[in-house]
Amino acid sequence: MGRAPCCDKASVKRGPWSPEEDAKLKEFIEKFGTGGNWIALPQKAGLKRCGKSCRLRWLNYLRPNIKHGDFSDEEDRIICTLYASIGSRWSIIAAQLPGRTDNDIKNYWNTKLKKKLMGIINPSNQPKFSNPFSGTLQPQDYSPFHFQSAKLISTLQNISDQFPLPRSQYPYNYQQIQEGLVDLQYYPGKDNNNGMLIFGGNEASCSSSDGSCSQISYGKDHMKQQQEMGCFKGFVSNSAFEENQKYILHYGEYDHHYGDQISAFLDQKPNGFLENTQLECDLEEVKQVFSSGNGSSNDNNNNSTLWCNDENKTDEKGLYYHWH
DNA sequence: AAGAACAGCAACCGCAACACA
DNA sequence: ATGTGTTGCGGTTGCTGTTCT
Repeated sequence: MGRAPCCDKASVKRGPWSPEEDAKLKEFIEKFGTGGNWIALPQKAGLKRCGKSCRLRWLNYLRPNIKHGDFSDEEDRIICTLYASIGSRWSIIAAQLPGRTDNDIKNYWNTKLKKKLMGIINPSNQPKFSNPFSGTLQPQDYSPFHFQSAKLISTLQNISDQFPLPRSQYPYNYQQIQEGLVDLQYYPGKDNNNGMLIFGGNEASCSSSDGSCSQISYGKDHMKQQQEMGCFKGFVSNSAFEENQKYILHYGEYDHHYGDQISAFLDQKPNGFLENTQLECDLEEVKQVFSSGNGSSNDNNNNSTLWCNDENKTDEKGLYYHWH
């Protein structure tokens, strides 16, 4: 035997609301409020509707200041950024967009925005190259986006090849990416050119411009960051992977707070680093930074320290940075 | 012109969280 | 501490209008 229904389905009306029903509900709530009891409301208001249905209708359409119609670029950006961070928590996303409802945003995402963003990553929406993942992965295998840029994918391979992080630090490798075991996400930037690629679980991110990738960083996933102190060791930039010359290593105290991380990104601050200290490094030094166990150690508090052999490139403590 | 396929969106469903007795 | 009713949420469905073949 299943759960008892919230109302007698045989005696309540279902389906689209008529203008008369809308007027009745609106008038009643404006006069008396909801009374804190949606279940009892329809009977009081003289509506043959389920309380849940009334609540939904009010929240999504009838309450004041509901905004309908096209979403602005700014709204798109906020939705994408939050989606990349927290996933389909539509009510939380809606709370950041005055006048928009979770249902509206959910529908918009599922029907338009997701496709729109795939178009940004590959404007023609057509593969321009032989996708090395095809055959093993379909577009839906990547969540929420599928990357079709050859340049970007080769960069991912470079990341994997050049930064073979141990599993404890970074549990994904190129093979796993190929096999679709890694969740990829994308933060669009303000101008739709810059953005960050996020690997699910532990995180590597990179900014991309027309599909290229010039920054990566590693850390724990955002959800975990809400509950514990997460970490970014740092990231390298400057199209280093292509030029194979000097790398700019960014490091500093990372703002682990979830909310601040979003705002930091929205403000285009450098990936949430409270300070953005930059060092020029060669490849070996970068590898050293990103390869745990080589030039790093753990203290009793499970904090790790990255060491640098070149004293000209260290802080006064002789290290790059602590992380948790 | 007609049927099929697709897209958009309002509404429903079921579950989990919450409130309160 | 427990049980019960209610609310809130996210996934899904299904209707309607539009586009495609």
